[in-house]
Amino acid sequence: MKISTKGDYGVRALIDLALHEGEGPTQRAEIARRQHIPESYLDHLLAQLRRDGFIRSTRGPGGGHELAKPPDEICLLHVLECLEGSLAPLGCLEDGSSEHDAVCGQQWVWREIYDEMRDRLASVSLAELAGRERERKLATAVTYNI
Amino acid sequence: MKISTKGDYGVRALIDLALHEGEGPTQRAEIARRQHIPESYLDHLLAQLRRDGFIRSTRGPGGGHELAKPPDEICLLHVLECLEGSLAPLGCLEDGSSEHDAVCGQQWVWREIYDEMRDRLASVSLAELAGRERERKLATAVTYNI
DNA sequence: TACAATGTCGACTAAATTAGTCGGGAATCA
DNA sequence: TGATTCCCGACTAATTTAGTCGACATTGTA
Repeated sequence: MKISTKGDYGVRALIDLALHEGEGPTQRAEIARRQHIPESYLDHLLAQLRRDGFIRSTRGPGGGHELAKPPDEICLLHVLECLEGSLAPLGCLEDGSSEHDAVCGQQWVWREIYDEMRDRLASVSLAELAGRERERKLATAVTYNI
Repeated sequence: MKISTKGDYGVRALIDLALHEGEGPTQRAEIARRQHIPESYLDHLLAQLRRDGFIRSTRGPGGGHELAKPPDEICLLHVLECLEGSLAPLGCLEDGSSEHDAVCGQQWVWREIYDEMRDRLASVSLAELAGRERERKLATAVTYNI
């Protein structure tokens, strides 16, 4: 019932890009270092994010990765679904599932929960995530200064 | 991000017991047959449910399993947590987690979602699940009769 | 008492998923 | 041309899930 490291790492990578928007492409190694993600694993996640149009990458010296859209046009739901596949808590709730009418006594509750969850995740943008992250870092810094 | 077969099977087993309440102990083989669950696997789930006080079992001929409490005093949340462990979508949201303040930019959204989810699951009783199941079977039967 | 029906328990195995690593290639810039 | 960076697919390791199996304990009944 957990989201995997893909979702976790991938979202953190995007937040990292959002925090450094306008500074030109950010290199994979840089993201990996700042976010404590194995670089060769991050590679796969960035590839997936690019295929789905969240980022744009350039090769060669000075190359790297950038957001392909403004951060407020990217929502958490789409990012997670890109990285994790469907977030449905039961197989029978998945889009193309053949088990829609399967013997599954819990289906109706989970459908409610799943719908609410998706609504909420869709309402959170990368801009908001990055904003909170900025605040958090600020708060931490202030604490250190006391 | 799925609940596993343990949760699915276990809940179905309990619904089965609720539907046959008052008819004396139900045998493992009987539940397995009706719910299409491998019997030797169901064994483990019943053991877990018994340890956590949801069912009571008796051995010997005529033995079997019964609910240990009235179905309206058993809620879906507790049953699922018994079978699946924590339902937290992120490790850092788990009760005894040491990562509560980890670098995890999504934590705040997921905490909201997790809380709502738990509330909803806690509000659904085995009695309600069994009731819906009765209706569903009735509806199916009527459809056949048209 | 013996035996059959049942649950109890733990060790074992198999399959699937997750979490990576690695190496060779392609594009780009100086 | 060579260094830097992304791109991609094949491979491996670790973990979790989903079981199976066999020996044993308990209980009702003939």
